[in-house]
Amino acid sequence: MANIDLLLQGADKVVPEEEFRARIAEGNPLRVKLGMDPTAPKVTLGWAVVLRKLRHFQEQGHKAVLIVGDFTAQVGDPSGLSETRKRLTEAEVRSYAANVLEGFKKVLIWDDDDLLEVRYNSEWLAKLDMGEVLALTSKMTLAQMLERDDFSKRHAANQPISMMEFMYPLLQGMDSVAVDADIELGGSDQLWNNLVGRELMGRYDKRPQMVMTVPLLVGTDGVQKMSQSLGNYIGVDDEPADMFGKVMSIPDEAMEQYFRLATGLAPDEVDSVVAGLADGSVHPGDTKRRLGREIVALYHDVDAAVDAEAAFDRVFREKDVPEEVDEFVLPDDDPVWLPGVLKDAALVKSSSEGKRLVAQGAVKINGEAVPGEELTRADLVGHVLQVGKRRFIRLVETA
RNA sequence: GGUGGGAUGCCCGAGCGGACAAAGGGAGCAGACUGUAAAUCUGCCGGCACAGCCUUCGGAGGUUCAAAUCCUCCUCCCACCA
Repeated sequence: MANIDLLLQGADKVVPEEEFRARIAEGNPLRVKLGMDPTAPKVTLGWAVVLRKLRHFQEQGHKAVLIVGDFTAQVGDPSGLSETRKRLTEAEVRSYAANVLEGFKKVLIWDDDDLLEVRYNSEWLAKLDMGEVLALTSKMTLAQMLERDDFSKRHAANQPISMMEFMYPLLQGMDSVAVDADIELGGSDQLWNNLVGRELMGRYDKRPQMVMTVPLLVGTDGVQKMSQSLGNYIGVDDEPADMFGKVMSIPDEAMEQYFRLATGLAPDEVDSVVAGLADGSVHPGDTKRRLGREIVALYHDVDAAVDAEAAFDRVFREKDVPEEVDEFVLPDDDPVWLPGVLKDAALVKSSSEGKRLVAQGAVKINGEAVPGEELTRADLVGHVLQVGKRRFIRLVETA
């Protein structure tokens, strides 16, 4: 089948690739596992990379098996240095899971039971008794655990590694055992974890799963991987204007990666964009705008993309006020003390910050920097109060 | 079980009796500039109607005119030895 090329397109690693080619050539539908711990409520464009890959499999008749890690999320994965992630409550996990699945719907084929199966890992993990847990731990050795790069680095650096962190890959592997995965997808940072699943399946007398990883998308800072805890993410359910703006905020150097991983453009199209940038025949600003439109169109539609770009120009190029601005009712005072208003309107965190921003000329009424902390009501009512470039509020007399 | 080291602001990390709301870096925010919410440069970066006051340096007490800094106990972490 020629479709193998599409499945492999954009993949980082496929282990083992020969087996993969053979299994696809057989033509039987595969069970394609993707695990997700609902520890945060959003689906980011980083997630979308692997989701879009999963969709490719669906489009060729393979079944997406989504594992919602409701059990593992509640235990709380402390991986990532000293961060002792707070334990999530059952209610939080459930609500995050619902949000995340909602985001998944934007990318995956959702209404066909032959192409989608959603499972919660508490179904099997919560039932394990101590004997079974011990049996599980007997299947892996410390040396195998220390093969994982971040474990060995932390161990070498005398940084703590909790026993529970060792359990995590095992539990994820049990998911594969439980659902009889043929192949597991994940970000490239999951390669080792997913290979534990392959290893474990063999030890439980199952046909070991294959593993495919996709590259990680950098966040809007252009340096670290996109993640909600770092705040450098673009969510698939972000509003069009916000989504467009966030794309415009990525460093120029990150554009190629975004074109490749976050848009639907074919690889050769991306190549020509990249070549154009390199020889100066296309403008980087225009290119980033195109990137923004492509991404907004993917998760909203083309009209929304055009509108988002127009709104961006209005605010940032023409330094005008957006068309739609929330209203805020002024307090009764006259004159009005602006730092207090800024705080009450949640444009700033504290009145101290408000004072500083006024002093820095960052607070504007109708585009004019305010001269001091106090203004008369007459100067304010009906006007737009602005902080920085992107925080606006319209002041009104009454609600 | 023993010995030694450590816990500092969103994160990393200096400080080890007064000059500490606490160096430096990162993140964040703002201003200038720009094709941009890129880059770069500059400033800000605990709170309070603020030239003053209040609350912060793991927790609780104590010494002192004065404590992030010294003492006591507690909690947690790390290393080495067993």
